[in-house]
Amino acid sequence: MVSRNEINMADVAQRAGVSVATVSRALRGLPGVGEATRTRILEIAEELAYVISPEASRLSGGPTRRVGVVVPATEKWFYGEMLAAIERRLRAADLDVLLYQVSDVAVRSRFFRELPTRRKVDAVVLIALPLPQQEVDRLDHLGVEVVVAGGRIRDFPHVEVDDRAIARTAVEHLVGLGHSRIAMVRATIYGDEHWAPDTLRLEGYLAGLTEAGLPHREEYVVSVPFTPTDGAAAAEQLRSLPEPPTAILCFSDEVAFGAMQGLRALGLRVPEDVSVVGIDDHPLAEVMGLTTVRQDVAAQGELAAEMALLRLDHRRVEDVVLSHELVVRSSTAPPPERADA
Amino acid sequence: MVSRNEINMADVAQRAGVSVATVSRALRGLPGVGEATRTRILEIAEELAYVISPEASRLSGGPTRRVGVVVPATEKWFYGEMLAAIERRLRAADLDVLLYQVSDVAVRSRFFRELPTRRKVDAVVLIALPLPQQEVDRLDHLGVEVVVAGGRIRDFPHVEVDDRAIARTAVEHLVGLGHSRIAMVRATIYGDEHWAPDTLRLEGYLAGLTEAGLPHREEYVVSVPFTPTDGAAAAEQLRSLPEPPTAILCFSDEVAFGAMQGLRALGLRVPEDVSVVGIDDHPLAEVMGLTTVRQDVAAQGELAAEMALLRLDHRRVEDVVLSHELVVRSSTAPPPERADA
DNA sequence: CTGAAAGCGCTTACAG
DNA sequence: CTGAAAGCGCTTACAG
Repeated sequence: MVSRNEINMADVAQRAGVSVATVSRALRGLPGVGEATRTRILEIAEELAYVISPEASRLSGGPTRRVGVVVPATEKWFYGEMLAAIERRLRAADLDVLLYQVSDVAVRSRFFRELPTRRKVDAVVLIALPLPQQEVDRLDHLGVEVVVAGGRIRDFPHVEVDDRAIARTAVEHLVGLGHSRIAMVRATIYGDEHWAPDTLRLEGYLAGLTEAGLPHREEYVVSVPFTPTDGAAAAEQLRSLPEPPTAILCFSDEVAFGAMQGLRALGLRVPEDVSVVGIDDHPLAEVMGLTTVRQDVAAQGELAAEMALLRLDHRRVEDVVLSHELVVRSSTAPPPERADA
Repeated sequence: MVSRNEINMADVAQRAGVSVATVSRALRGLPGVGEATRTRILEIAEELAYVISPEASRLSGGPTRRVGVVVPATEKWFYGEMLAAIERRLRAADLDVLLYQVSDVAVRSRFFRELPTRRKVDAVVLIALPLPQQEVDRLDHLGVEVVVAGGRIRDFPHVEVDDRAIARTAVEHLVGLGHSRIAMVRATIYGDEHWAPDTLRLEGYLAGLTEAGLPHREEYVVSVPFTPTDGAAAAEQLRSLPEPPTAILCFSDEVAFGAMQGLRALGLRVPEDVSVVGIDDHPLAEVMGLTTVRQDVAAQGELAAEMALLRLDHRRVEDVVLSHELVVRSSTAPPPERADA
């Protein structure tokens, strides 16, 4: 028994000269309270700066009014942007966000083993991350709604973009400029794992080449962690090939920024010597002049949050595939004459 | 009364043939439980995948085991990085993070008016944001520990860097290279508010000029929202002056990236024609070749979280000022001959 | 070392 | 429209 000297519903009830049951109903806007009574109770609660104890409320039957958001790493622009949108939407619905960061494989496996969100949230929004089947299946023990943002995980309701089409769009742009030697920098996370968006973008890249009648060259596909520094290293590696590519499609803009600078460090000009294309439309893409395929990250987060809200309301939801858009800037141009073999 | 068909402590007690009191003690590692009894209880709880109801636990006297983290915007690198570190440290102590994003003035004033963390958390970590005195004082009604990361707010325990010294270091570097026309791009947030780090950096910049015997030129200080695009605009504005600066100190690396690209778009070379210095050491700074003053953002977050943990343990804490470091790369060089008057 | 019982602060049938 | 009372699932003195 701990004295918390917080103001309780009983205090409000006493001041209002009614029972706690009536205060409870009045404060939550439930029917069955006289208008005058309700007004008086609301005034007193306001005056006393009373807030309902979430614990007691929950214990006696209410929802937690909390949603767990699982994100790989908030310091990455993509995830930070998505988290921002999710938080905003949930906050607007007066739900609290419980943040779970799953930044490496050890934390991930611990998360799915222990499921720390249990008994704490009404729903979980998962920002897409690579998940072994065994960990995916643990989600069934969560006992709450699960929705996925920025990809798909099993059959949970999800919001995504068409990653295959995105990569294909980028390749088509490069082919249209006359490129035939097009490389791709893939990205890994958690050491060397590829997640769905990466695999799908690879497929789109290969499909784009096939469509243009171009060969697949194994040496034109490299995988690196998705940081600018690794993007630069990947570009240097690609340019050291006997027959180097004249265009590079990067998994994301952040990788592409690194690639552009890596090429310049090599004394190459972008786009005159090598073209670079990213994916995202990162806030820096415009000033960097990066040609990219834009996706609306915030909208994905907002819609996923919206889906979670609908599910909490026992409503049906439909999966969403958001559109994308090629944004041509100054990092792409026709290949140099002599490189056209 | 809602049936949640969750497993309760009573179920565990029944299976173990003991009272709930004993289960409660055993699970929390409290003394006064026989070793054999404890082991059996732990096994049964494990087998049943039982987790203590946080609500019930809290209601009967325990802490919430939640910490509120208030952040201006998770999509900004600085805040995302700091949030990541805070979450990691709190998670390691088995505390949950309740995320509050205060992305504009309306949300901010609502946050401080309603204090939505009340009765929900044991402590609050505030990532420094500009706060009117009236809103600062509202924090006293929170009833829990408050610590501040990345700046200071009134007399709350805090972790910060020496923003004055950081800016002065940058100016000294430029002066050392021979620059005498040094501009500064300040940053605003929430429309046109300046927060403490910005004001302190301005002071450091002015102190650096004074120290070098250089005049303060009003037209050399411009304020923009802290985005790359606005950084580019600021650089263009500065270069349009009758006597343009030969070096630009930017509030942050993100602003500096924009400035560099803005200058290049004007046909100017960095650093041959204009030097640019940032602050942070953003992940892109290396590939961009940006000279900057590095601060350890993650360490600030981690230490602030640590401080909150200590305060929850009723321990004393000391404010921390972390060190910074000039990182010279290729965006700074002596001023061009002809510009030296 | 262990248990019975009160109490935490609400919500919700059930009565009136 | 309103209230008395049970119950949510724990923790913690208090006894033994």
